[in-house]
Amino acid sequence: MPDDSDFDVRMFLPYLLNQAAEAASLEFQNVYKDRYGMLRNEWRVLFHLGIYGRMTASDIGARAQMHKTKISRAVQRLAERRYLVRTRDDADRRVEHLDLTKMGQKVYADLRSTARDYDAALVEGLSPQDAEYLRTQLIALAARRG
Amino acid sequence: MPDDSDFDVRMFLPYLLNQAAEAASLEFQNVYKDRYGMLRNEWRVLFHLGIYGRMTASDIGARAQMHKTKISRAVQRLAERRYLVRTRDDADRRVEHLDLTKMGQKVYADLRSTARDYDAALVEGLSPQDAEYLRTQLIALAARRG
DNA sequence: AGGTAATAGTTGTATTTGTAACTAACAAGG
DNA sequence: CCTTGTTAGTTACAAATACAACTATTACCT
Repeated sequence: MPDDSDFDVRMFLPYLLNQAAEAASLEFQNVYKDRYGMLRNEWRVLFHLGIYGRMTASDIGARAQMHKTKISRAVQRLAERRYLVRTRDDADRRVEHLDLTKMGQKVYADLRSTARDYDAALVEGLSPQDAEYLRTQLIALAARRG
Repeated sequence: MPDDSDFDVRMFLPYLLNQAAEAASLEFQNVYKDRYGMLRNEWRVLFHLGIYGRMTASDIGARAQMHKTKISRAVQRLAERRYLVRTRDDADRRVEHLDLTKMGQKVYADLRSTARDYDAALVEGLSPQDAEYLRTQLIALAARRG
């Protein structure tokens, strides 16, 4: 039986990560929600398409570590709002290619710009090196056996 | 119009935080779920009572930044499972004091011990100083206007 | 005291999510 | 070709969440 009398659960990393993530997401969530009626998963799908251009749902799932049902529903809503279009692959008709529309690209550009400012505010108190280091740590944590 | 052509949304802090938080929570979530049928909010309430002893729902809300409806429902389920007992305050009958039962304390002790091991595995690659620094940054982010 | 506002906590309802089961299309081995 | 297995994506239903409205009790103010 290990001695854990000195372990303070308030310092438990998953807890701290959740608290920080929730707090950090809060304001920006309102941006894409209020401006474009989007949910978080939709914003994620949108920005992946913005970065990478044409992708399939599976591609996005692999990149963003999102479950396919989340993607399916996000794509559905983004298509309804005409932020993206779906194109069936001729060679393999199970596959659907997703492309942002002009409107979708505009939304992406706007949100990316806002995200940039918001991100700058978040790391305001940190040196560029410290901010960079923080991101690196988070990426490493996220990559743990995915 | 600011130049944001150099901003990579994949490095957006709220995104990285969410990815890391999700990955970090994943395994431990199964622990309290499989062993005790608990949800995350219940685990949070439980460990606050484990740390601080007797608290009210409002106290927990203030400490954990949880909305009162989450707490209300978590408390309800914890009470059903006999992990805590509720006692009405005589002086102010709106208030309810919450105390872990013996069983609740055992569950807390077990989960804290498991959390400690799991936490150690998460920061395995980091020096103690780096791990400490990471926690400090996360706390600072979580505290942004709360 | 009497009326208004604040606080503690709960409940109702509409959304959202998670899990599993499903359809459709392709692949591979006999 | 035909069976078996795999992959892409969707759908159904149960569970969880968010937000607002609610009850009950106390506080404040005149």
